[in-house]
Amino acid sequence: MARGKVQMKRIENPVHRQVTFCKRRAGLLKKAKELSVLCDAEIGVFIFSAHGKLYEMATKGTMQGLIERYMKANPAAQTEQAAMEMQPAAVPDANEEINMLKQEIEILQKGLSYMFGGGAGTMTLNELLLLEKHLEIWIYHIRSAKMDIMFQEINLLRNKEGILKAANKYLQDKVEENIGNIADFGEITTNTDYPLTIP
Amino acid sequence: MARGKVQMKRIENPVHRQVTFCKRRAGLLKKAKELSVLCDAEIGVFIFSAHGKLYEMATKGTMQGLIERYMKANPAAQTEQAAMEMQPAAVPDANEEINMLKQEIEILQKGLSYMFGGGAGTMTLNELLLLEKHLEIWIYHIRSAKMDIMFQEINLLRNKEGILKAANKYLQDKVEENIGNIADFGEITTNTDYPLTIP
DNA sequence: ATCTATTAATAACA
DNA sequence: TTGTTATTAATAGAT
Repeated sequence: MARGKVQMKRIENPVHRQVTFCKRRAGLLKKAKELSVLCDAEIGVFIFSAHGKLYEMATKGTMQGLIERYMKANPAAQTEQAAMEMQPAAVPDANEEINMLKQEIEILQKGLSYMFGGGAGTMTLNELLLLEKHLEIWIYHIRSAKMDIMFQEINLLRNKEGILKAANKYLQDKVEENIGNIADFGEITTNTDYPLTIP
Repeated sequence: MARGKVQMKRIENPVHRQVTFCKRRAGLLKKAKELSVLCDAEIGVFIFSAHGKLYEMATKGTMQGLIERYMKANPAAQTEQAAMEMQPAAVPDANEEINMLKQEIEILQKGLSYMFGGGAGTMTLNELLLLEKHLEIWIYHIRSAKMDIMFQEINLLRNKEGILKAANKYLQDKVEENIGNIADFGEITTNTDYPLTIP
């Protein structure tokens, strides 16, 4: 679309090819973002350059999330990774936290990449504010997970406490019973099931 | 790009949105195929419409193959590397912050890896505490960078203020001088370097 | 779907 | 890479 029509075949001149790759890649990702915004769609794109370098974009959540969604939409497709993530059904609650954390990390990494690759090499004040906000959300999730775990431990301890108290009471009753018997002049040693070493 | 510019936000009219989705989706997939052919790249795209319908395209093999390739490539490491190759000398002051942030990200990623690969799949309380601490350090750095920028802006404004004040004073002096000269019966117009339009 | 007036993308060049 | 410019390609709005 410029200075002459282009044939739809591999560009042989490596310089031209590289320039075109760079520009059209940017164009493609821009188009993807636009479509996502305009039409409220969730879009994932990955591009492997001829040399194997990966460029990616996920318009809403993470690429991982998108792939998982894709897997669900296509029952035929099951990769190793997907299978591995199916395993830990034991901790369904923590997995969500984990995914959120992964998502945050992606956002933060994007922020950092922008910092390096973007405009003049610095983050603007607004970008820093955004990053700060993400960090706050993240730390909130961390604290939330922490509180969950602590709460679980507390409940566990409470349960143990209850059991021990019950056991205690039982034992105390036993002891008092025995004392009563002892006070009753000690014949009760014959009532116990245990051999006594004291003569 | 036609009959009027379009705002980059969700199209509210559902009919327009659907039509645009259809057209732009086709456009995006076409662009993806073109990039793939012209530059010998391997590209995957998936698009989930707002209603959850999946549209996909994989330029070379299958989408599953692409996803597996994506899984194998470490996207985090790639972006980091790309970032490192960018302009490192542009912002000497910010570089230290940036390195610390990168270090933090590494630590966090290790934490997440551990989360997945380790024991039962959950983080222990101690690990969460560690993560929280790192986040706090990180957010501290972010805030620090933010403050730096704000401080720079403040200084810039102060400088501008100083310059303007000086200019003001100069102009005011000029005005007063002229008033004085006028009070001196006006012959002094010959003393000024500037041509006067008033006879 | 199809048809244009316009805007957006970009090939070639620097 | 990045920017500029002449052209082509994509597409918004209407039909």
